[in-house]
Amino acid sequence: MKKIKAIRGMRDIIYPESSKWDIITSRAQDILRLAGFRSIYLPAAEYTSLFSRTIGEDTDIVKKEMYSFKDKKGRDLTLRPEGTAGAVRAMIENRLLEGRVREKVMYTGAMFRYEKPQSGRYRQFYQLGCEIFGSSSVYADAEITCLAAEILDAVLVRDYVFRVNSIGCEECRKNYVKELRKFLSSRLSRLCEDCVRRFDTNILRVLDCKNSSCRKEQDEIPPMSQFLCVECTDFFARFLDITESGNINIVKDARLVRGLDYYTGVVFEVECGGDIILAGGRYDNLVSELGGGSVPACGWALGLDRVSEKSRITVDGIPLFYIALIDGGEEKEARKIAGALRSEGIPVEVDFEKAPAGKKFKMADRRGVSAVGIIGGKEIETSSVSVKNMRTGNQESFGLEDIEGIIKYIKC
RNA sequence: GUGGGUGUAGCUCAGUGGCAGAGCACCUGGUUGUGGCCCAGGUGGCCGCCGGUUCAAAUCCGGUCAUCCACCCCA
Repeated sequence: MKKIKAIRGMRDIIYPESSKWDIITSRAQDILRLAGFRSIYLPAAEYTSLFSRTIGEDTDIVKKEMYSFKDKKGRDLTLRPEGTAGAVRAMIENRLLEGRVREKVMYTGAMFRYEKPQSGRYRQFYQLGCEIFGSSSVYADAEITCLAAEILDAVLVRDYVFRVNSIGCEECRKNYVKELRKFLSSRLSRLCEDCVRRFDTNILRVLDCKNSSCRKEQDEIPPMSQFLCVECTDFFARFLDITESGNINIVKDARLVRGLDYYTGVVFEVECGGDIILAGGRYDNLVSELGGGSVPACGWALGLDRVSEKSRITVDGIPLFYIALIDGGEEKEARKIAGALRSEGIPVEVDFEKAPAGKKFKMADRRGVSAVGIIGGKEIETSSVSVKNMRTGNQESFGLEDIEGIIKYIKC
């Protein structure tokens, strides 16, 4: 029979990697919870139009990377390629953004993009994100930035750098786009094919084109910072001021425009060893674009797959206490000790299988346990349990009730 | 979407036209109530798949699929 394998670009996260993910997720969630964020759980699929409208028709994500399909009623659905659009839709739909509100939410889950898999890139990948709704204060941008850094530190990611830019509000962008069009119209012949198209559809993206000929032109392009309005200039300056006074490694990058169209104002991404592991920014128009009134917002998402790869967290095998039954019929005693040890926080596994003692020890050894409790005929007679410390190889006998003694022995 | 590398035992790989291999892992025994170390033995393969060339193909040719890497893009 042909073996069925996981589909291309999708993988199983198994231990010890999965244990590492548990730790990273819970540390990140703890930090966000302490900052007032609450969890929401969102659908993995949405109507396709939610993404095409918010992310942008001319983005790679929408044009060629979406897992889109028709359901049995012919509805156009898409497995979410990112989390923000769905989060905003949910906030509006559940009427959480009405009136003067301040909502802080976090989410985690699988995202899907039909890309060619390579290192650090999967078709199903996991994000953990947070969003602040209802604040137009620069302190909101600064806070999520600092929280991102705090989380990366907490999960032992080293040598990362925040790249930040401001792509301005609608007004400044309108002016800038006009200037850009004027400037580039005479140079179209020197741009790549994609950028010629972008000239009409999404001219800002010419700024971060990686094509070498476009690169040359980019240096000549007047930077966006010259066209930001007074408010946006001031906002960005204050953002830099606040974040730079923290201990964050942060650099300005005038070319940073992000691959999703809904951003306004401050945008940032975190690079670590050449990979983008976290990204986000402000999106003051997204809520209203989805019919939710004028609610400013900002947020970010980190890629769990990539963060885990950079994280230096190491996971030890769980130090188990392994109870081996030798002659059979000692199940009652074994379960009693197991229960008592577990309530003291010691993970205990009881091996009820019938097998020679040598096998049991071999099993225990493979599971990486720190101690084995042996209960057989001899122990039953004396109401005791023999405990072998697998690290030292020593063995000692304890009374069945002597939980404290057992714990002390296996811990030394 | 574009370009490149690699597919042989569970894993890492050797084998470049002539009997399918090694190390590690696994199983059994040495040790029937004691793991690791050691020793002896053993299981395990449509050589990714389909076709072609040949007396003969893991080996050469064509295709295909998978996988890894890079680009584009992105978390």
